[in-house]
Amino acid sequence: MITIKEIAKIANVSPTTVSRVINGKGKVGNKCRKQVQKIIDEVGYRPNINARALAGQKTELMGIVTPNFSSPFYGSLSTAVSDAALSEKYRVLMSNSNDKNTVFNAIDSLKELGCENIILHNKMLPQKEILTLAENTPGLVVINRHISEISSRCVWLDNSSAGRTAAEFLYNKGHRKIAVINSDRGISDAFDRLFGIKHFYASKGIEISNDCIKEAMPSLQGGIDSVRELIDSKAEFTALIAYNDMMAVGAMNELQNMGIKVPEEVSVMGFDDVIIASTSRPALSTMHYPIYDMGQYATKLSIQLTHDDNKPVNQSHQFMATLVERDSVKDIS
Amino acid sequence: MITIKEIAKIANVSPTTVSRVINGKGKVGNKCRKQVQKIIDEVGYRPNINARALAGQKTELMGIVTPNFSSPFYGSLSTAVSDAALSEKYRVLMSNSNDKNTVFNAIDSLKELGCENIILHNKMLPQKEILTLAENTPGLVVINRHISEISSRCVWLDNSSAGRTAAEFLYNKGHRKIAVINSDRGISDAFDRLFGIKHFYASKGIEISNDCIKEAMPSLQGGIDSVRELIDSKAEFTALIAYNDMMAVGAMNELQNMGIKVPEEVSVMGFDDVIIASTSRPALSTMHYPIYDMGQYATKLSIQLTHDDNKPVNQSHQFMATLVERDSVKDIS
DNA sequence: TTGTAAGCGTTATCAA
DNA sequence: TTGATAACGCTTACAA
Repeated sequence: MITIKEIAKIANVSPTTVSRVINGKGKVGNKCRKQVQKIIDEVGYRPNINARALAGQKTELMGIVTPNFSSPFYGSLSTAVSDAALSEKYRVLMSNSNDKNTVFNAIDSLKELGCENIILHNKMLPQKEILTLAENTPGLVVINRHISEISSRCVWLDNSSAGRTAAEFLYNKGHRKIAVINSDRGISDAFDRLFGIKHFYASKGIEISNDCIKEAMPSLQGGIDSVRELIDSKAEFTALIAYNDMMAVGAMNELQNMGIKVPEEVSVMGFDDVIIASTSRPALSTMHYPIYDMGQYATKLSIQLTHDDNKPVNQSHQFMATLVERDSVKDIS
Repeated sequence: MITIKEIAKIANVSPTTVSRVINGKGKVGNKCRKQVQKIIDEVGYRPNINARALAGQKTELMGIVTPNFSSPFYGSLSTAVSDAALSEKYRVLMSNSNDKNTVFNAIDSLKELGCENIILHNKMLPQKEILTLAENTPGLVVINRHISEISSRCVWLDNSSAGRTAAEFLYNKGHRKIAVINSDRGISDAFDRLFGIKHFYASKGIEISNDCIKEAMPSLQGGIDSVRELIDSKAEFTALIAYNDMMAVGAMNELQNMGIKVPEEVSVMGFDDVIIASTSRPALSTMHYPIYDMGQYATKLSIQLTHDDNKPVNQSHQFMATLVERDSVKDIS
């Protein structure tokens, strides 16, 4: 392993000078700087990260903490973080964990390694805990959750406006009676989207009856169960909005199994726009969740947060979902 | 931050002794050991990883290098590695990259951090390069690729037997004329599976004509394209085996778009058993690729490789794909 | 069985 | 503008 000392010896300067050249800190003569840089490039020297971290310097490590990586949604997020981090010469540490203890473990783990940049996706931790975390982790960015006290370090989706957009789309296609199948996890996303939907329909003088609103697990099975409940309770609707694509596809398949044609008899909309939305039959019209963009943005924000310590970020970081029209919604107007 | 020195002071021993207790190395009096351990537990001391790495010790870092994380397949792999690593108290570093340069960068990156355990998924790198890598990276385990020189450090799937199993399944369902749509990436997986399929049918006296074998991108579009070609060329078949689930679903959807019923008129089989196999319509019968198990296995193998240096692994690590029957294959016998 | 001291590669402080 | 020197927290000869 080639060290800073060896570079110093070759360049006939002290290790300190080499360090200064590497970090662009302190005064170094122009000629001297070029000399040293040339040698560094020639021999392909790379500073030892562990020594750096030990000496109390930046580690250029980006940590990502999410529930798990196997779902396409988190997969996109991880890829986004990884891509953005790598392009900024950061390395990526990952840690998947959901419940309270593992989240703290995960984050401690990262910090132990000297990782100060962390992208956190977590819906379970109480706000208070996240605030504490944020306080002693300047590079922490929270994704997909808005906490007003640290608004400038949250990257989130405008769920209520997304709900509105979806509702408006269905309304414009002539749908006056719609059903909503939502996540039962009691998270704000579900609440906000429903709010957006209800609010839009209310503005058109239409109230969505409670019979037409079901909650279930945000999974394929949840979609199936909700549809059964909806049909059993003889709820009337020409279109259905699901909390995510998995539920939507479960719902679509179950409807079709019952002999109800999609979209001819019932239109279905999803949310997220993950891979299954384009492989389902019919292909699912859905709200595109720009999670990849958001992941990249969050990563850059985190780096900024730890770099320009003088330049406080006073901006909020809200993204919008966009409509992706495929084949699961029929125009009945 | 609490250090080894402080523990030593509290326990009234030297830092060396504490170090010995932590690492279970060297001789330490039983009483003394318990004493020190108790204090460690009480104050929740965790050794500084960077200092450890710098002092030339294990880092307990597991690196994973795959093409990308957004596909459900690699997502499963990453999750598997992460789960296994975390349960062995390893941290996980990820690096996605595919082309030659980025793979080397990724691996160098990991090594710079002191990460000696690496799970590599790569089909592009020439064998020779991988051998070089393996030589100077004792903890490298190659997944989904078999290189005979380092057989004991490869965890791979028996593709030809998987092909055979799929073929046998179709044969037993009465299918005598089958089509195969394969990956055009020129990788051994594709070749081996086709071999397994052909070989089985040959053993029944049936030759699969070249008209019935198409190659395309291993994607949804690839599946669509292949089916079009197959139909255009008036190939005759009652069942179709695809290289992966994406191709299979693309094929299924395109067949149905053409008015050909699945599975009534044409049966379709996939490969991998990723999420879309259970959301497609009809649900896809497929070969389950035990990538999660393989990922966990590879991770443990890597740890073993760097731990018990005296105990060489002389075993090979081949996994089998298993049949998952859903609704896309009809019994026509 | 335990402790002392040197060293891992880097950065920071202070002096030149 | 440069260079010694001391830290950072840990492991590991070597000594006791």
